[in-house]
Amino acid sequence: MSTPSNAAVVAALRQLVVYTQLEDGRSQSFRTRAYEKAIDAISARSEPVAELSISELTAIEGIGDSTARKVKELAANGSIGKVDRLKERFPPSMLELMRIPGLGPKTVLALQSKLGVTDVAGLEEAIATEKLRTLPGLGVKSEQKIAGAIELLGIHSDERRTPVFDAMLVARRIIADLEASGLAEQIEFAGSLRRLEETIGDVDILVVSSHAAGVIEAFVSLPGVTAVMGSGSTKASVVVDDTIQVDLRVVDAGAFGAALLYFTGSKAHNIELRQIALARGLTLNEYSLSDIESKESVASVSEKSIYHALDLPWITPEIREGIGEIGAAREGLLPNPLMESDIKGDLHVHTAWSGDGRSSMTEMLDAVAARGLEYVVVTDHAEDLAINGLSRGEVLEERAEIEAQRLRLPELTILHGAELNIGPDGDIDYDAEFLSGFDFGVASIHSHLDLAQDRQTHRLLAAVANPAVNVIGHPSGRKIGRRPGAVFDADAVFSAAAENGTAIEINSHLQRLDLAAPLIRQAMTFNGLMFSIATDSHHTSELGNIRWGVAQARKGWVPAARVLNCLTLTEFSAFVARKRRF
DNA sequence: GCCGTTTTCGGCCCGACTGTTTTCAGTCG
Repeated sequence: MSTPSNAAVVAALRQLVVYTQLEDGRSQSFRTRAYEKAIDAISARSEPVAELSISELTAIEGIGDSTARKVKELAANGSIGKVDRLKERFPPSMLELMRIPGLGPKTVLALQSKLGVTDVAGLEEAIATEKLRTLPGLGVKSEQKIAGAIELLGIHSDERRTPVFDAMLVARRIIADLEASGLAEQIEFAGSLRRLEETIGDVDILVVSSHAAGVIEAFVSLPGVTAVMGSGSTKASVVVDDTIQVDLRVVDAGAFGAALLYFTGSKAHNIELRQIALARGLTLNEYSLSDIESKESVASVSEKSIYHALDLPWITPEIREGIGEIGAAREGLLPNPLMESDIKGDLHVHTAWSGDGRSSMTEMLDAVAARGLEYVVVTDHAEDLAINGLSRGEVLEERAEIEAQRLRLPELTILHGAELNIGPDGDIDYDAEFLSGFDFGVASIHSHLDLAQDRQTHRLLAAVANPAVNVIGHPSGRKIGRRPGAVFDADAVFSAAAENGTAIEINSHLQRLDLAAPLIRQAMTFNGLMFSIATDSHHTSELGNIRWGVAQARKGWVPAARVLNCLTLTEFSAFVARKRRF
């Protein structure tokens, strides 16, 4: 039997959580919380955890002996015994019932025991025959609400999480519309979006305003709102475009930091902070950090003030996963958060010379200069990409234009590079002599993403060793929620990259965010391995995507010292020169 | 089920909204 992937382990543990909620008859038992913590811990790792030994597993924070054995059980038998046993008591269709918003373990158990209902069809029948309202605590309104929720089934389930790119579009649209209302003093997105998770359940938006009622009213009637799930005096939930839930919370300016912290999560991170607060006689909620005895507020205005009051440095949202970042912060092991202002150059930029480039060279370089960057590499596609790539003749013409641009923009150092295509066997465009004419090379895979792992690894290793290649661009080729990336032996590729002086790209586009964060953390363990945080812009409007690449690097705990384009021009040039020996 | 700068046993975060309750249970985040 092949080793279950981490995704498979996580899926099995998620099932275990829901079955255990049914067994316990409540959604928050200490057991289910422990399972959820283990899920978070496994999700953040890149190596297949099913291959680890029991002792290696229990060394991971959040995984104890019991969960470790369940993981090994899954690897050996293909299933977890406890889940198999619970399936006898609770048919799998009850899991589907648990996914319906508004139905929790208590209600689902009552459905089974009082009405014999264990699936969605039975529930619909019970609603149609007005039997649901006979259950204690449920009435006509509950019946209607659940009937409506069944229609929305799928929207809130794990299977229907939204890729971060799409969720960000919705968030920015809602924020712009709310800004136009003029009632908000400040608006921020929070939740998993602010933590830059790859997929988003609900979009969370935080508004500072002294006119909460007006903001809520404006929010629930925004264009695109197709359902209102709930609406109170300070919070409301709606469904936008029939596809994604957006939660809004309105707070006073004085509580902004506490609210942002609370609303950003993760839940596990917040629980840990609250435990630390309690140990100091303090209590933390979404309004403030305050003294338990005197009730006096200690900190609330900014996140930073709250962390400081708990003797912690400000922890960047992207790593608030409750998987050890607080302990690391306490021991001073967290890197200083990488900031956009640390970026000195963009090493992967296209112009109209590429078939898919949509801004002219002049427009692109002006935009780069306007962003205050010191250097840039123009990396148009190369000849192997038939439609978008440049022929040798065009490369030479482009080089001449770059010469002219250098005279026009003396403050900006412009390198002539190329985005080379890594073929299925690891070969790249042109020949060694022609390649030596470039100042810089990014090599990326654009096709054959489904090769077997050993071929994929061989392919990348060949590119890593090529003297014309300074960076491996979007290393997996994935598009979040649209296509999985190539699977390769990451240890082998990172080790070779560190040895050869080939940097690994962190692609800033929200559809890519490639490398994935767990792989970045894995790559961080290879001394000397450098990252390139690049936008891969095809239009000037995409240069701003660098903020997402920087955030992705933070998610991987990358310090500025490990980022090639955070180096000074002199250091950067030296790093490049060491590799380009033909 | 997990974990240890009070603990190998005994703790384990906090509040809003809803619907059904006349004071609260269930759900959600």
